[in-house]
Amino acid sequence: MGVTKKDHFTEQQNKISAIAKALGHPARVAIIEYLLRVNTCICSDIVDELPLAQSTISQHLKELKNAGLIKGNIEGTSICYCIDESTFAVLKQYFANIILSVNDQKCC
Amino acid sequence: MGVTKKDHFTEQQNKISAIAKALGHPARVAIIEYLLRVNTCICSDIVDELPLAQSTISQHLKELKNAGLIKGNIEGTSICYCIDESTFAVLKQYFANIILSVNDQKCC
DNA sequence: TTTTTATATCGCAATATTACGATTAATAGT
DNA sequence: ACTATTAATCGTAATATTGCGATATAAAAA
Repeated sequence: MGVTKKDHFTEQQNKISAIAKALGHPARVAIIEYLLRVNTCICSDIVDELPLAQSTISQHLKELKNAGLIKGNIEGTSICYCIDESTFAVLKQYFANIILSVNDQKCC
Repeated sequence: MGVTKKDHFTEQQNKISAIAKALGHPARVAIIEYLLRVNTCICSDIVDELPLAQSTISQHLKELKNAGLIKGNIEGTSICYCIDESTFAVLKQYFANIILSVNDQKCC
């Protein structure tokens, strides 16, 4: 039915999957990597960087922002985007914990 | 158009986004967490654990397996699934690198 | 005030995802 | 051989995502 039964899962499961989903598209990963490379905050010369229309980039930015992966600050007529480190820290911690709790011996 | 322009992105960007996409659903995150909890390998008492039909769970397992997040071994009539640590290690490393390269000072 | 410039949003078409029941396939037990 | 049991696959309906062009909005520049 294409509709996810979110209410059956824990808040953390929904949160993690929402963040992961936002990274579940190569264009959005490319945007993140571009933001990392240019270091300082950017508006949308991302449009010049990626082979996608302005409206498409804008949508991707919206999803990244909703997931908390980037921040956006209005600066005159443009908007300055940058990485929101804290959300990436959540992910890093989550996967670090997974690796810690995996028991190699008890695998098939 | 709902079709992703994969050829415009790097192999790593496609790889990371594919793994993230597989984790972009709460049911699949729940499956991973269940596998972690029971430690030893499982077939599908996951069906008893989650409020989803057997065919739906099977699909989710397939996607997790395709992304390399879990491994499956045939054991008689059932299949034993377990976490594939190496792929989680890739993610952990990727996010650790992101955090290392973020420059807090140069943010908006 | 008019014109740029930068972004967001709307509406649409194509495709993908999610979920289920029904069916199939394959092994184990009787 | 027959019957469970386990899990994958098929068909399908409902919904979501992706992407674009066109339009809207809002601030800066002329």
